[in-house]
Amino acid sequence: MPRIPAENQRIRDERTAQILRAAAHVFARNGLAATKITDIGDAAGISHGLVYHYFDSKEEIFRMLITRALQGTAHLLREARTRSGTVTERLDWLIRELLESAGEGEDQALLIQHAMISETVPEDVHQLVLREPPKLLAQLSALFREGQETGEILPGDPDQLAYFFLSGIQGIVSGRSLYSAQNSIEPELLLHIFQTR
Amino acid sequence: MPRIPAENQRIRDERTAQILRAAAHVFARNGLAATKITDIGDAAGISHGLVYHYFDSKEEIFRMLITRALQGTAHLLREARTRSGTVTERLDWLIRELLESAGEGEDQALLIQHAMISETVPEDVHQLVLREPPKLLAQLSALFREGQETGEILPGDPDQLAYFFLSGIQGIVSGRSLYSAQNSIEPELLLHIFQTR
DNA sequence: GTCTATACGTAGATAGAC
DNA sequence: GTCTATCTACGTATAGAC
Repeated sequence: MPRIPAENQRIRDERTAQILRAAAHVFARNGLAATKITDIGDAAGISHGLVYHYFDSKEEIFRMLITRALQGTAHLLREARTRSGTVTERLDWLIRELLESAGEGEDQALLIQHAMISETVPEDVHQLVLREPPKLLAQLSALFREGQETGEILPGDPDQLAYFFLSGIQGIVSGRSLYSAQNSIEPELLLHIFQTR
Repeated sequence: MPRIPAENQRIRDERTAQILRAAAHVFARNGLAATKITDIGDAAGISHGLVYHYFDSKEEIFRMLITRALQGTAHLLREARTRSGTVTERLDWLIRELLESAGEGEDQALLIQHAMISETVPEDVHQLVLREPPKLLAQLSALFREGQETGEILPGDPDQLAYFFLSGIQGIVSGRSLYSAQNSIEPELLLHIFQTR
């Protein structure tokens, strides 16, 4: 019976994805420092030794997850900035995308939060959370400015509005895993807050 | 030469305060798990052994800081809820109090953030961050409701408005130590966002 | 590919000297 | 009151067996 490299590759890919999923969940709740490789292994249903077979270190896993989370958010904001429709329609779409990613969204929000407020992350991850969020804000700020020109969005420094908007959503989504999901916010209300009326 | 208990007590109090101040700064930037007792000692300019002379453990220091931070916030919200003036005036006052506590405020916001998103904190601390914030929100929610009755505050579920308001401020104040202070928000704009117009 | 046993480093906490 | 030396526990990472 010959080797089946394709099969091995499939196993590798599955395991990798499985470990990343488990790690996202654990990191989101415990942060980088408090998470033990064993915890990730346990969450993935494998031994801690096997985790090292797929990743070089705890930090590498964390780095990969943060990179993904930031890219995901960047994609949403770029899409909201460039898709068709009125600013109101696009903002409404964005709000729902950000709010309604149940489960996975909470982990991502918490991951980014951990990376942002902890200076104990690997240097390159720290650079990432320093450089990327301002770019995200720039996209959102541009959307807000556009809305102000059409009279859809309330006046005021769009940078500041965008910052407050994202901070609020970030806090709300993160908070949902800690407090009951009821402690969220209706998309309509959130949209209404930033609209002229 | 007789002992001077009063003098000893003064030294004790000073050291305790000094350690707490240093610890707040370090915990705010690294979180509980990533902070070593040595780091706290270094920041306070004393040996790690001396820290143990004043506190039983890392967790005890963290617990004390979180308790204080929550109490401080609770005090501000209660004050805003009960002081005299229109809702607009009181909300303006609250916003300035929350935003303008330069330096120390950043540490407190970050500390609370760490405690909220980390399940690796001591059990009693976790219970604290589970139980207290809802109380804080209730105060703020009541203020918003009052403002809606007088027509000063925009309509919509006051609980949700309060939650978004606090999340946004929390994120902004925390973010100031990571990004430049310019990435803040003008109190007037923040107030304006929640006003009827 | 997967697990278990082990080596190594480091952080929490204590004890004893000054 | 303060520091340094020390004990101990535990987590990272590796090596080797299956």
